[in-house]
Amino acid sequence: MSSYKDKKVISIGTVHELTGLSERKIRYYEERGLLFPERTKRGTRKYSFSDVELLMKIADKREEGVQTKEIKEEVRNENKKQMRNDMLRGQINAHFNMRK
Amino acid sequence: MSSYKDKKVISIGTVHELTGLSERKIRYYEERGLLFPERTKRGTRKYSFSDVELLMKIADKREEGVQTKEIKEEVRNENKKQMRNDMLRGQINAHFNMRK
DNA sequence: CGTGTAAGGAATTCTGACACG
DNA sequence: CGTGTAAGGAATTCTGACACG
Repeated sequence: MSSYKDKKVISIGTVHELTGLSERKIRYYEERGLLFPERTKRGTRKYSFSDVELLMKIADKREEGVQTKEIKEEVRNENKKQMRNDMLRGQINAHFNMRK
Repeated sequence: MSSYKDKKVISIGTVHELTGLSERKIRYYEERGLLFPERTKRGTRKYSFSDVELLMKIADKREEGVQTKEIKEEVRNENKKQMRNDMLRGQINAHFNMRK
């Protein structure tokens, strides 16, 4: 269901190219808790395609003048919804003993 | 049909971590024409998840003792098959005027 | 609050070459 | 042929800070 899209493998320079956002902005949104890239052993940030998509949404919100704090809440709510769906799906699958 | 899987965004260090192959090997297989990463403006190589999968297949073949030249042919043949399928699908879709 | 920038260091990547075989 | 390694340079990324507002 996820795999490639959620695998954190993209470095910040490439994320910059993909989104058009400055590295400063990208790091700042992380600092504000809007997204959570992984770190390699040497400490460089790695992003997923999902992160890239999220950053583009964030950019849209920012253009509308929405503050990072509010965006953070929206993101959190979307994740909650998503998790509810995932759990529901999990229960359904368990109930019918469905596979893959 | 492709999108994320074929997007070239992964740098060689990360490919090394994902595949376990040395950077030397990864560059060498490119030199032999087994795969074709893209280059950023500054010249660093960027790989896709498809490239990563291909590299793991290559590693298997190499362990079996298959030479790069032969692997290159096998890869080429698989791509041909794939293209035939894609074209066939394209014609079918065109015939029925299907979308997406 | 959100973002730009200069600063210095550490880690990454690149190429061409020598080595062994 | 396939792969390791040392070499030097160029580009990347990181953090903490100052700036403006």
